[in-house]
Amino acid sequence: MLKIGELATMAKVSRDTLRFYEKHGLITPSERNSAGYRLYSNSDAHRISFILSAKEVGFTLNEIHQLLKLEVSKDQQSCQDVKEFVDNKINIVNQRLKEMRRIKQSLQTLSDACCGGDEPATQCTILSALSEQGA
Amino acid sequence: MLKIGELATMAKVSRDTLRFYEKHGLITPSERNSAGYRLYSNSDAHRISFILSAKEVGFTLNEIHQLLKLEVSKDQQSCQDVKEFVDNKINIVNQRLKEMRRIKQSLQTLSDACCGGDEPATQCTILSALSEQGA
DNA sequence: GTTGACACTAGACTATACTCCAAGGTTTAT
DNA sequence: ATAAACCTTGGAGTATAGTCTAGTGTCAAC
Repeated sequence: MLKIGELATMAKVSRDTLRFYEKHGLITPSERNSAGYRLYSNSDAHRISFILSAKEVGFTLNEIHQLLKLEVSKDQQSCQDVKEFVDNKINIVNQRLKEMRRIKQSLQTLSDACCGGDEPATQCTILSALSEQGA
Repeated sequence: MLKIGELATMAKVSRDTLRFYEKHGLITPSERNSAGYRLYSNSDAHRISFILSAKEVGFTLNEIHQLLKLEVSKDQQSCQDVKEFVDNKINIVNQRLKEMRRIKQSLQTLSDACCGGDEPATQCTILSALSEQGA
């Protein structure tokens, strides 16, 4: 079991952030010791890692909360609901992947075209790099 | 030339957002008419589209501002600076792409595994779907 | 020539996601 | 046994990115 400072160090977030996430229902430490200290399990640590990944790709804490709450029972209805919600998120992620490749390509063009060679720099701004690829 | 409402409609943002971006130095309309109305050119529209894409992939307005300001002169020093800055952004984008694929895969697993078949749902939460792939 | 849709500015307000502080209790190392 | 380092709560403060309101001006159509 990890104390809050230990988990914070591992996950590279602040203690305050962990308490903030708890207040907003994203994670609850598996235990408290007799002094009231939070104690986090391994699976709590995985949960935090998921939260941070999901945040990194652009989900809000609210959306992440919903993702974490998802639980498919064998009941068909819940299944439909979950599938709909998740498929919608997949579409959003796909859209972001597309944008991301576009931006990456234009950053790459900018990085490649402007430096290191004897040629004068012809692609001089991010916007011109972007339009080179037919954005 | 487009008036603010026209550009706003095209770009699917509010007029207020366009004025907000202007206040923060991200975009300035090419012209104003005699009444002081903002008039946006085609290239202004591209600029907005870039801003929105960059935002979508997780850059802050501040970072976008820096990207837009980049301009490589033939001066070697500026070249080095730009390359460093841009390469750093590329690394961030690559990192995000990785996270994004991971999250997408787990969403996909969740969507596929839980619904539609006769099999009982075995992957019932996003976290179990994620750990299935060795996250 | 007036009405309705649109534009202008300045400034107040909101949501999200932290981040910091005060006042106190606990644990650990010397 | 005491100081440093860590933990607790509650609440205030901050940064980012808008969003809304008030009061006023402009323009196109009837």
